[in-house]
Amino acid sequence: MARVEENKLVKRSALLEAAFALFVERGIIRTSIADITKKAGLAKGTFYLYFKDKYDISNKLIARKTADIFNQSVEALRKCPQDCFEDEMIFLIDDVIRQLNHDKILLNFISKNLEWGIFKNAIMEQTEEIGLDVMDYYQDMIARSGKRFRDPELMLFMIVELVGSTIHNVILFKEPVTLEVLKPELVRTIRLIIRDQEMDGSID
Amino acid sequence: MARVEENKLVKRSALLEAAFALFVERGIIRTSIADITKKAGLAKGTFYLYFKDKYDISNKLIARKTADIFNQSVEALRKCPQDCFEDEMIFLIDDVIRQLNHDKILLNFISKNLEWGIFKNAIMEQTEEIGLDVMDYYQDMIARSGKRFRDPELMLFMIVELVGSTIHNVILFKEPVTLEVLKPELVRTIRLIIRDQEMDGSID
Amino acid sequence: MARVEENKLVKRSALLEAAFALFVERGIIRTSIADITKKAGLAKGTFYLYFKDKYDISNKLIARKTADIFNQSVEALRKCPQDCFEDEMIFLIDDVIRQLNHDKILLNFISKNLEWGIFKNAIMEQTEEIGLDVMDYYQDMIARSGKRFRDPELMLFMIVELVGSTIHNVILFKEPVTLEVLKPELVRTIRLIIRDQEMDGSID
Amino acid sequence: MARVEENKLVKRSALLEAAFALFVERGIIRTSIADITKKAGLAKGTFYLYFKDKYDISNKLIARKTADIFNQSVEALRKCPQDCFEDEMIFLIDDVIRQLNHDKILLNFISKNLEWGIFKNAIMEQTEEIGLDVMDYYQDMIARSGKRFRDPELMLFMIVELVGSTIHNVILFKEPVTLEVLKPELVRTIRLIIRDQEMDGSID
DNA sequence: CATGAATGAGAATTCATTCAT
DNA sequence: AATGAATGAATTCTCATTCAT
Repeated sequence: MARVEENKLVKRSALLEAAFALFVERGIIRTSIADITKKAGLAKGTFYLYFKDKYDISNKLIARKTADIFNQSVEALRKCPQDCFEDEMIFLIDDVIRQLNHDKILLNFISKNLEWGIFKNAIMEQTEEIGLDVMDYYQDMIARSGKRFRDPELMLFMIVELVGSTIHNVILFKEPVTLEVLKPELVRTIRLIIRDQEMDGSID
Repeated sequence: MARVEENKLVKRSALLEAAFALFVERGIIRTSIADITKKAGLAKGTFYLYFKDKYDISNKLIARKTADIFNQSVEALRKCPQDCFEDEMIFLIDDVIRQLNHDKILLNFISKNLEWGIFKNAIMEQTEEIGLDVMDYYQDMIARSGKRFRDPELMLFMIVELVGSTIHNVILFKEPVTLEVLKPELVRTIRLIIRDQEMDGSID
Repeated sequence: MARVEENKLVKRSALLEAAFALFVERGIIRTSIADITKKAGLAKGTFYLYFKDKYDISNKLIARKTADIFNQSVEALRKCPQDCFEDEMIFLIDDVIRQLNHDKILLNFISKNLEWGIFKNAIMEQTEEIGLDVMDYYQDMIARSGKRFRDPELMLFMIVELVGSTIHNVILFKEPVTLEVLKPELVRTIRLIIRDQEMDGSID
Repeated sequence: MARVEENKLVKRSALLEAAFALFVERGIIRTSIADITKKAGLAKGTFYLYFKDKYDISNKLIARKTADIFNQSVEALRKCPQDCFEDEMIFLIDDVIRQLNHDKILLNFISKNLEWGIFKNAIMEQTEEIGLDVMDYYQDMIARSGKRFRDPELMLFMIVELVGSTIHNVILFKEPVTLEVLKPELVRTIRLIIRDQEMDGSID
C-alpha cells in the first residue's frame, strides 16, 4: 500500500475511534463534527473527506463494532469446536453476551442497534473490508449440521432479536432480573426455538 | 372541574397530539418546540408551562400511547374471554400486533420503545391517570389460570421483548419475512416459552 | 392603620426582602420577576401592583438599605456623643465601615451604589417613609460645630466617594491592602480634607 | 504576519469597536451579540470565534480603553516634564480628567470601572499587548523623585478611587458641583494626600 | 386586590457545511 | 489532501407584561 493510502487509513481510523469515544461518552446527538475532529487531532474540513455526516460515521461504526463482536465469537468457536449445531449457536450467543457484559460501553452503543436491518448491513458492508461473511458462516454451520430447518433466516432473526433486546436491559439495568438469572432461561428458550424449527420437530 | 383546569387539560392534549403528529412525520430530532406549538396553535412559551423539554413530552407520549395499546387489548380480551392463560396471552399479543399493524405510524413511534424500562414506566405512570394497572391484570391472569410459573415477570419480559423487537422490522420493512410468515412462528415460540416456564413443564 | 393597608405593607416588604436575597445571591440580571414573587410567596402579577419593574425595586432597595446603614450609624452617634465635628464624622464613617465589614453581602450590594446620585435619592426618598433626613442631620452637625466650611456638600461628597470606593475593594478582595491597613490612612486623609475645608484653614 | 492572521486582527478590532459604540450608546444589557456582529459587518457565529460572551468582550474593552487613557497621559507627561513627583501626579490626573471630560461617552463607559480591580487587570493585560507598564512607570516616578512614601500603592489606590468616583458624577451630572469647582478642591486634596504620605511628613 | 396562565419577542448559542488558502 | 475561519440558519429557552377570572 502506498504511503499516502496508509495515511488516509490512519486518519479514517482516528475519526472512527474519536467518534466512538464521544458517542458512548455523551451520545450521538450531543456530539458535533467539531468534537470528533478535535479529538482526532484533525481539521474540521477533513471530516468531510472521509464521511458524509454524523450519521454516516455512526452507521460505519455500528457496522464495524458489531462485526468485531461476531468475528471474535466466530474465532472463539473455531478454536473450540462444538458437537452439534445447537451447541454451536449456544456457544456463539454465550460468547457474544460475555463480550458485551465485559464491555458495557460497547453494549450500550450497539445493543439498541443489534437488530436485523443494521445487523445485516453491518455484516454485508464489513464483508468487503474484513473478509468474513457471517451469513455465509451461518449457512455453513447449518450445512455441516446435516439438519434442515423450516426457515433458517427467520430462526436466526428471532434468536438475535430475543438475545439483543433482553440483554440490553438486563446487563445495563439488571432489570427485571440479573444476567445470571436470565442466561439459563435464555439458553433454554433458544434451544426450544432451534428444536422447534427443525423440520422433523413438532410443537405438539 | 374549574373552567381553567379544563382549559389546561385541553392545551396539554393539544401539545401532546401535535408533538405526536410531528414526531411520527419527521422524527423527534427534526421537530422543534416551535413546530409543536405552532401546530398546537399555542405560543412557544406555553410549551414550557406543560413540559420540561422535547424529551419530556416524548416520554410522556410513549407512555400514553403504549398504555393506550395495552388498555385496548385488555379491553378486547374482556369482551372475548379465552379458555386458558396461554390462549389469553396469545390473544393479547395478537391484538397488540393487529393494532400496530393497522397503525404503522404508531408502531414506528413506539416499537423501538416497547422495551422493559419504558414499558414499565409507561404502565406505572399511566396507572394513576387512567386507572388500569396492566401488571395487576397480568398477576390476575396468572392467578385465575391456577398454574404456577418459574418466574412470571421474566417470562413476560422475554415475550414482550421478542414480540416488540421482531414485529418492528417485519411490519415496517417486511424483513426478513412478512408478518403473515412471522406470526405463526411467533405464536409457536411463545407457546413454547409459556409451557417451558410452567413449574411442572420440563425442557427434556 | 387599616387591616388592608397593613396587608399591603407586608406584601411590599416580602417583595423587597425576596428581591434583596436574590439580588445578592445571583445578581440583578440573573434574577427574574418570577423568582422574586415565587420567593415572596405571591403571584407574578402582584409584583406590578407594587413596583414598576426590576430596576424600580432595585433602586427602592438600595435606598432602603443605604438609609438603614446611615440611620443606624446616626443612632450610634446619638448614644455616644463626640467632642467635635471632625470626631463626629470619623465616628460615623467608622461605624458605617464596621457595619459593612460585618455584612459583606450588604456591602457587595450597595457599595457600588454608595455614590452621590443614589445616595441623595436614597436619603430623599427614605425621608418621607422613615422620618430621618440625613442631610438635615449633617447641616445640624455643622451648625453645632460652630465652624464654617468652604463647601460643606462638596466636602461630604468627596468623603463619601473616597470611603465608598476604597472600602469596596479592600473589604471584599483585601486589595491592595487589608482593612486594618486602610482604615488609619483613610482616617488621616479624611481629617486632612475636613481641616483643609475649614474656612480658616489653608493649604500652604 | 500572514494574511490570515492580519485578517483576524481586523475582525477582532471590528468587533471591539462595534461593541464599544453600542455599549456606550445603549448600555451593555440592551446590546445583543447580534447587534454587535451586525454593526461589525460579520456573521453572528463569528463573534464566538473571538470572544466567549458579551462580558468577555466588555472586559477586554474596559481594559483596552482604560490603558489607552493612561498611555496617552503618560505620553503627554513625557513631552511636558514636571519639576517634582507631586506635580507629575497632578499633571497626570489633570490630563486624565481632561481626556474624560472631552470624551464623555468614554467616561460614561469606563468611569464606573476606574477602580482598583479592573484598573490593575487592565494595566496588566495591556502590558503585554501594548508594551507600556503603568505600574513600572509609577515606581519609576517615585524613584526619580528621591522621596520615600509610607505606602506608595495605597497612596495611588486612594487617589485613583477618589478621582475616579468623584469625576463621574461631576462631569456627567454636574452634581453636586461643576468640574470647575471640583478640580481645584481635588488638586488640593491630592496634594494633601501625597504630602501626608511622605515619610518625613506628619499630620499634625 | 390578587392571581397565574398565556404570550411571543428576543436573547444566547450551536454547528453542519463551505471554500479560499 | 488538508486546513480552519467564516457563515447564518436554526434551536432552545427566558421572561416581562397582560388580562380574564
